[in-house]
Amino acid sequence: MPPSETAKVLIDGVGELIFDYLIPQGVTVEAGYRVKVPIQHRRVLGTVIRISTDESSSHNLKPILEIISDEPLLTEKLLQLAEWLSAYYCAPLEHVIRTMLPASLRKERSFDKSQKVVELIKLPDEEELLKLEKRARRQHELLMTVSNSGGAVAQRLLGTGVSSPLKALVDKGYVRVADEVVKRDPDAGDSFLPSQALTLNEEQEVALKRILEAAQEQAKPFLLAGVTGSGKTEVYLQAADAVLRTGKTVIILVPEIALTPQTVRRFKSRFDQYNHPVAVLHSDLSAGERHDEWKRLRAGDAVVAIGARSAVFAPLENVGLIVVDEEHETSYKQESSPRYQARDLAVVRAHMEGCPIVLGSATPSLESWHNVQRGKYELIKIDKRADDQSMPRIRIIDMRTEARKAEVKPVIFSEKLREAIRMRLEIKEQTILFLNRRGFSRSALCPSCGHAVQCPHCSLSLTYHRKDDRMVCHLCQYMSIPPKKCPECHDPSILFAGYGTEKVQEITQKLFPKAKVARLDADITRRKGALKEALEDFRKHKTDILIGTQMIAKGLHFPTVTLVGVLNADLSLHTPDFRASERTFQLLTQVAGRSGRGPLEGEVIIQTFTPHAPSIQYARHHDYYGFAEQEMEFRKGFSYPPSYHMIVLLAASKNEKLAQLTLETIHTRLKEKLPDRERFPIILGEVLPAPLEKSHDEFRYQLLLRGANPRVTSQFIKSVLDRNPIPPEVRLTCDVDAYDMG
DNA sequence: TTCCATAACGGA
DNA sequence: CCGTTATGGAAC
Repeated sequence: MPPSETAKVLIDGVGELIFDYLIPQGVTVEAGYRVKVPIQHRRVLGTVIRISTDESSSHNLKPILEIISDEPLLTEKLLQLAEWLSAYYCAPLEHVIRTMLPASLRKERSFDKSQKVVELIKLPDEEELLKLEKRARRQHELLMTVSNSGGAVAQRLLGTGVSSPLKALVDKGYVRVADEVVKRDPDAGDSFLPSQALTLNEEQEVALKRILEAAQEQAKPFLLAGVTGSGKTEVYLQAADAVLRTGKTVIILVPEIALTPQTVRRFKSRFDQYNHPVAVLHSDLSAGERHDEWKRLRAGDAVVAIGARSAVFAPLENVGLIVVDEEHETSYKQESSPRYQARDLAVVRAHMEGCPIVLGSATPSLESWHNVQRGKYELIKIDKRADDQSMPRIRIIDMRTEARKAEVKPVIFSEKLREAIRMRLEIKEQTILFLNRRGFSRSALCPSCGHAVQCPHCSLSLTYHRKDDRMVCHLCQYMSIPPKKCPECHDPSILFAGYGTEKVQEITQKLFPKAKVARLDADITRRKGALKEALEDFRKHKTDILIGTQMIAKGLHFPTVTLVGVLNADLSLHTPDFRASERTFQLLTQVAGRSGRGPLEGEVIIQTFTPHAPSIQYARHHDYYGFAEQEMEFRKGFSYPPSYHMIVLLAASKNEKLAQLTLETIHTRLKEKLPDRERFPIILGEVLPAPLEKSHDEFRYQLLLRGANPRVTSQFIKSVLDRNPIPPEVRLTCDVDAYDMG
């Protein structure tokens, strides 16, 4: 009996089904191939995760039916990464693999885009040709076109009404029609401005040198902490270029790529210039585009992968550098299973690939900062702006005094801010106004009974949207007609409190009737391409004042913006979350960094009701290190991350009691099985209603765990969850290194 | 996930 | 007694 190999196959679909199959004689399969296998009486698809030659178990096995992919879709290293992710983030391996592979590749049939191509087989002799010219002019014409264009032409280029003459030619054996695979180009029609390599200043030069040295040794991950406008991107570009020249490949992660077309364009044009083909991976691609970009990377036809979160799984081999831009961005955390942190995963992948990794930010996450302090990461600082521009001047306006002297409330513009905008309009410079809340009025609040109109499906106040004259739930999109009187006490004087970007736009336009005012938020960008247009208009100075939420805070580079106004800095500060201060500091610093990026000096005006909050004061002085130091003290004092890792267990169900009971059962089991306190400190919290108690008609309870060692903590939770089945009416999620508390 | 064995139930 | 339905473990 010849030694037979077996394959461990992970079956598609929910549940963790992994079975062994016999590899039929003469068939080559490796880990990473997609296969069709029998299971009971069905045939299902799956992924080979391991090959073994263990003969003892190879008798009663069923054989693999068919190999679906023509190559391993996942490399050894990516499979290794998948297993790591699955263990660390308590996520089923099947979810992980599903996330790593584009949906199109998991299907059985090919997803390649093809076109019909007419190919010349042979030209008829002179006599026959003459005959055709007289008796069948269309056939002759077609034949000549094909012949003149080198023997092959895409059928769609031949015009309409070609089918019958073409068929005649095919029947006579002069031409044949074949399918040819064509690659879709997600940026077709986009012209790229060529982007020349810039001269680096001294600090940038040092950073670049250090990163390139690391390519030679097994170095620690780098944290590149460079102030806004310090030219971090130029350092990435030059480092990447140097690595690509050695024949290696590069992965570049950017946050929410759709929001930063600028960054992508800049990277792409630079690499195009040096003939390093780039593939782009992000959520806005169509299934077909994603498929093609992925294949180009897999085949080595593209050597640079740029993308959001999921680009950390780019199927590149021989990776020589990974860059994580704006590493503090929370969009690197996936908020559905598998709930991975792409930045952290990138560090793991770099380690597996044995290549350097650069995490860059003007406001590094405390997690990364913590890793610098305990010697796990190496810090590279850039403290000056690239062209030696000065940092923008930041002024804090105390809105309490503004509110006291105002007659109409709420006060949206302080006098100082209004005056600053007026002046910018006069000298034709641009202004960005930032407010972290969309919509018109925040909520409908009754002045007599205090009732706020809530979403019937979620525990959240509805927001009034003027454009559609509707109350909207920002969570589940529920809409209702605005109340004419209070639904509780029927007082007709119900008023709309608070304000959002939509109202700010209206007020701004009233205040400055001649100014061109535009707004950019999630409501605007719902239309595809709207973001690009709005940014383009602003760049061309068709817009004087741009009002926006989060999305205008980050990474945008507009040299003629000299004023940034933050309308209400307190919005992010007063959320019930231990990261509120960090988020506020980051937001203010990033927004402020949009000002004065050209030769003109920038100014920033921050309006707040809590002017002495540390995050506001440190942001004002551009002092990241001071902020990090005091914030770390606070986090340590409460055993919050980053000194401890936080894991959130959440039970959600339409049945409130059941959600609570399920989680309480888990809580009891966890308590019983808690590992050795000395060696593996784990702080087990209590079962409490989640901050968002109800969402989409489901009641939510949560349980927080904090552990010094995340892998031990995950392992511990997994072992308890595996032994305690969850009722089907309850959804239980486990979020390791959670950002969102519920 | 789907399949199948077995148990539990209920109508006559 | 037998057919229908619920439950749970196994599938390679």
